[in-house]
Amino acid sequence: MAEKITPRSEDYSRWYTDVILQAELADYAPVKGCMVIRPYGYALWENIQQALDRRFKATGHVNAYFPLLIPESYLRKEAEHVEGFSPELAVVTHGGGKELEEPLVVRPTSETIINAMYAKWVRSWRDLPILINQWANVVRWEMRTRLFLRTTEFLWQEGHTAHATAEEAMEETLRMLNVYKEFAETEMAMPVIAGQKSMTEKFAGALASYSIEAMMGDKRALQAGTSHYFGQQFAKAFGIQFLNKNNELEYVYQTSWGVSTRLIGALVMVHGDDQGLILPPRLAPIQVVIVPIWRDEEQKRLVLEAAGQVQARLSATTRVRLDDRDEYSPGWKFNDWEMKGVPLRIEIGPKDIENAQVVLARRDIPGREGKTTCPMDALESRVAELLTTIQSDLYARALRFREENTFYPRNYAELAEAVENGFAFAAWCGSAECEAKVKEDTKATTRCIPFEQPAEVGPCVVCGQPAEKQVLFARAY
RNA sequence: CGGGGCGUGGCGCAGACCGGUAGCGCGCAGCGUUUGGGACGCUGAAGUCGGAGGUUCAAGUCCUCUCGCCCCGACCA
Repeated sequence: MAEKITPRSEDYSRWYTDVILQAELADYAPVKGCMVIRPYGYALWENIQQALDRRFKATGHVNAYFPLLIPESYLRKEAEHVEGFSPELAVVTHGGGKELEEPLVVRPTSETIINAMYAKWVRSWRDLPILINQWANVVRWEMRTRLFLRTTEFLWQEGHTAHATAEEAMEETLRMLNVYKEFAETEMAMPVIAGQKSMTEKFAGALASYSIEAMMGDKRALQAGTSHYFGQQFAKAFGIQFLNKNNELEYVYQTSWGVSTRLIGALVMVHGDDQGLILPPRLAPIQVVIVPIWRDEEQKRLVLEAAGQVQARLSATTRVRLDDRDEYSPGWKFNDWEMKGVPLRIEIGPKDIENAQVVLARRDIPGREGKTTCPMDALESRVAELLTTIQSDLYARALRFREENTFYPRNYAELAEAVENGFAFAAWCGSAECEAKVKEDTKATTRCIPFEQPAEVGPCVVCGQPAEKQVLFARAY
């Protein structure tokens, strides 16, 4: 606990790791690339889950659970899919002390097993749509791992839907992308760019992929959520057919969409500072921490009594914690809770009791500047108001940061410079060659073709050919 | 898989070049004094030096092999 965090300016990725370890979000597990999500990190994940699950239910989805182990042959049924995932599969070859007749893969994603089941369940247009989500773990044998951002095993949700028409499936794809965008902005206080993935960046097996892209504190892009339109690709591979209203046999149209524990990494990098985490109030496991201050036993008794009352009054509406540990000094606690990113701190000592007030300290505004006093009788309203303000200020700050580091290069030299310093929106002809050249020269990739497009797009910044769309180029995680 | 770094009490490290009975800081336990921005004193517990083999009277230290982790790149949510 309570060790020094490497400053971001000195080594950003070191800072990132320090924050996660010291704030006790996660720890390294004995197996390479695997991590333990510790209680504080898991509480954060639970809040993310709840906020998303609410939205999934509100858009008509239900939860289910499909198995971890998938027959290897299933992965091979869709050509592009197997090609995309083969290199990173974990395969079970033995069970019960014997070699298995057919190896089982540990799911890297569940399209295949779920679609195999859908083939069994779908007969008629009346069986559609199927709107199922599952919360699960998946395994991808990545070469390079990083806490939360890319671990061998990770937690996520994956929605898998089947529809009677292409229009309906496409609508669903975009609806869920929009759910992610709204979630990221409202709950995570993280502005995102929504758009379509290029053909080279899209999901293995999808006809079209869409993503939300966020800018991290080091100006790199992080894909924070994806939604895929499959058309009938998987339906044909798995034989998911139904009789439509005209008594004609037809393949279903499908989607899948997911977000993962990577979002926790995003929260760390979007809002955190050199003191540690800064959590948006809506997702923070502890929204308000009360730090009591006393000198002697008599004061301790009085202060703890008052602090207990403050806690009781707030606990109806707020996730509040009273830190009454005797073994740490107030100063130590200030630093500790700041590292853990608690949005609002209440200090209460003898002076405050005398004045019938408490001191409120905002995590997002360090030092004296973020401190105000609050009369005891205005406690509930002021705390609620401040938490709302912090939430929106965090969003505004992240948005400003992104905008300050966003560029609109007109030629290749400008593009190369722009992606060194942040996001670059630039005209692109749509060819994979131009994409590859940029990646080769600058390490930046196309993140997405934003839905929001300017009225006029100039020629492709790479080849100079006519371009129809502006694309977001950035270095990505 | 390529490049770099590192495995020594719980954590961070020193000791290695030059072999000779394992040390420092933090943390931990007990007691006392402290507490409005990371308190202090005293006492104490805790280490198969990643693993195997070798050289030697003697190995944390030298040699060989091996395992693992972290960071940087290619792959990726």
